Amino acid sequence: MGAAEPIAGLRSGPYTAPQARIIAAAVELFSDHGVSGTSLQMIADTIGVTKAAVYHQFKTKDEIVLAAAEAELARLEAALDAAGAEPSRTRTREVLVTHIVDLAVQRRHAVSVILSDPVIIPFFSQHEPFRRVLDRLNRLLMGDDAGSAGRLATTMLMAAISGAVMHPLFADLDNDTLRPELLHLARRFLDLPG
Amino acid sequence: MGAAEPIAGLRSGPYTAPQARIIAAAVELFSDHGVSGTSLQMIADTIGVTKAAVYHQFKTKDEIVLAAAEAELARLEAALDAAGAEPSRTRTREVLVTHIVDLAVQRRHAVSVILSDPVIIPFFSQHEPFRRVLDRLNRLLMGDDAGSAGRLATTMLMAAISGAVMHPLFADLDNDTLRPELLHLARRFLDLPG
DNA sequence: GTCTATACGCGGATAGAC
DNA sequence: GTCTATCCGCGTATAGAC
Repeated sequence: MGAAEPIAGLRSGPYTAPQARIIAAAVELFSDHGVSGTSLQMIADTIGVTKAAVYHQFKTKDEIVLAAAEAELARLEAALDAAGAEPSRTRTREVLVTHIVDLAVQRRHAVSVILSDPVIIPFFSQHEPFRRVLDRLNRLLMGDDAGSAGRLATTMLMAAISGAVMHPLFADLDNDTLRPELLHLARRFLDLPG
Repeated sequence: MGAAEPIAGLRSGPYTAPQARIIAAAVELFSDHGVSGTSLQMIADTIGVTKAAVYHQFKTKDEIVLAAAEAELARLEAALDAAGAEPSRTRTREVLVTHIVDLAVQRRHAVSVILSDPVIIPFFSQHEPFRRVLDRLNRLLMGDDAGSAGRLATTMLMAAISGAVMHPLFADLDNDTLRPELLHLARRFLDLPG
């Protein structure tokens, strides 16, 4: 089964030590200032090197953004793995939506790294590994036979969850209040009881 | 009643002719290249003037973005007006969700102007007129007594709808196919029949 | 009032020396 | 691998022509 295997091209590694330092600094800065609000200079200053040194590790800023986004995407893959191991389809959907909500709440700020930037979205929709993750997510949620209607529902659910956790109007809502309400509404969208 | 009155500060006008030309060009360019992907130079070139001439009409790029976003937001207000005139609360919700879906599908690309840019979202959450539109939307959808749970549901619904119409994976889905499916899922989220 | 000319500082990006 | 130096385009800003 390919279910438990990492998707080709979606490497969380292998990165060299300098690359890993850059990614770590980037994720932190992207979360605080947004992608476009973070300059290579800021990343360079954070790890104490020059802008050109950063450039030697990653040819473009987009590559850094992509690496940071892939790190977040890998968490979603882990949720797919866990849900796929459940015995029934109902259980799969229940576990999956719960994990996704948990993940979204837990990584609240970082969700914007992968979803809120205009650079990433068009890029990822051309990105084979990303599409395969979405396909797998869609199959687990909606079943193998769901067509464009199923994909639309999956897209809406993901947009709804990430839109909610990212929204500034709920920035001061603490995780323990947000999570159950979010889960309840997500389950209702999926026609799950509760 | 303030329901039918335009919200103070949310002017679609009055703009001078040069300003209106800039806004029109900006909306077009933002839709095609995104906000941060659109430079003042591109706007200037489109209407055949210099960058400084654009800068003379609007002191910052953010002001242009705001004006473009307000033009889109005014369309949402019109939907609120229409829905608010319905006799029953059920009818209000039905008409409102239908108009919002229609608007989102019809203005597919432009939705990103108001919702997808990292610059706009934090800015608008501080923007009084915008908050009042959101409050009014929330009351019409969820009722006067709905607290943070109602606001969360409203946020999720709007994020789901706009996320769906903006998603590149559905860019090739034509409007007449997208609209009914979107409406169906949105209604289900609101516990409306059908 | 509307525009042009010009400039500053910062952004991403590149070339070549150590 | 990291540096210095440099490039061009960006948003921003001002002075002044018509």
